[in-house]
Amino acid sequence: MFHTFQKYLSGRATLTSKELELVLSLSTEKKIAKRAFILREGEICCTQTFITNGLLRLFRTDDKGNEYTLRFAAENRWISDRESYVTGKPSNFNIEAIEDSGILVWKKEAFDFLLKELPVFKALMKSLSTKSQIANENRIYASISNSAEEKYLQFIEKQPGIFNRVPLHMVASYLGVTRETLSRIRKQLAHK
Amino acid sequence: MFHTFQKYLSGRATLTSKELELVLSLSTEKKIAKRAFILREGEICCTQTFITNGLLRLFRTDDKGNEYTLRFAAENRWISDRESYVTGKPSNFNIEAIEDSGILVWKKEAFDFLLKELPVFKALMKSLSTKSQIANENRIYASISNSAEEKYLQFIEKQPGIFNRVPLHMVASYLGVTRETLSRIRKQLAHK
DNA sequence: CGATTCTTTGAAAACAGTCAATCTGTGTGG
DNA sequence: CCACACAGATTGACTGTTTTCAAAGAATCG
Repeated sequence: MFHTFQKYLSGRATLTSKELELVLSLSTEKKIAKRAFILREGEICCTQTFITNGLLRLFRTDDKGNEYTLRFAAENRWISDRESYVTGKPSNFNIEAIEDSGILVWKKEAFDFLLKELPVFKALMKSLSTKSQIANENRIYASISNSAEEKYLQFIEKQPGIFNRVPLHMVASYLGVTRETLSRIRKQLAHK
Repeated sequence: MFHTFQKYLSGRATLTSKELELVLSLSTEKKIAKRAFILREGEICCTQTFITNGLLRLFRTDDKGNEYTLRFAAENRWISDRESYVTGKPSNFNIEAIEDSGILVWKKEAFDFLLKELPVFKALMKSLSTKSQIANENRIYASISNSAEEKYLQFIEKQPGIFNRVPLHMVASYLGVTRETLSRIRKQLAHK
């Protein structure tokens, strides 16, 4: 698992081996079984998580029990509830493993320390944050401008490595339609 | 116009009067007539804009001529197309004044200079960026979990100073429904 | 006033949600 | 190794919501 992260980092930031070691030394390695949670609604999200293998999702449940998936994250991605992490308030979200997964976890204090000590690391995080912001803006645009079918096609196109690893009802909950509707959309698409 | 910005800044960042002067000295003051554009699709967004008075919106037009409003921004807010600003690529968006407005504009180089020279200014910008990111994530959640009516009510609640200054069809284009639908939703709500 | 922009309304069609039932595949315990 | 349970996917019938198109009614501004 360290290896994956090491490869990830070395491709994006120039760190000395000592610095890399520092980053790794502050992390905790964990294995997460399918269906296990690493964050539950009501808890405070005080960690940053890097996924070395597997697949997780960030989702929320409303009063009626409906689930809404905010995003999926597979190997070589980071995941956390940014709002709770930044504000220190209880999270409204859950993070759940969709597959058996391996993760590296940093506590907030450790992560802040790294950001302070390693400008290159900080720059990487900033660039990721900017990218995710742009992606979010594009998703908002998609959500107001596209039909459900278009959203589905776009999802497949933009996250080709994800859609076939995820149960359909979770994709539906990501797109904001019911599973039945998505099932019908797929059927139609198959006829073309 | 300088005054508004000065007040804005002093409420959020502790700058010496010299530093404040530096910030102001690098800005350009502009008046924008209603319906005028400060960014057009295809242009590169190479400025940061602070709104001292009035109201602008960031929107996009699709192939069929439909408009989609990504966001509104009134006095004491910043506006730009982040994607184009960051990447240096032509923008997909337009920024248009909804009311006669006053703005302060910084070119990217000048703005970067300020970020480099004034840590407090940089911290402010970072905090704004974090807030907007959280707001975007909440908007994504709203877009997949709420009905059109709920989205409208939430919009009114979250942006009370905006909705009554904006034509209804623009609100519709922000919520992702047609103007006719929004008009009907309002009618229903009025009956309650 | 006349032109333009903005909002509302009606009717029909397209689309999506709900509920209930069924079908499929997977994995677990006996 | 089979049977059963369970999670997931699909289908049908029905209901409700939203879009589309066309027209007409306010409001605003020069």
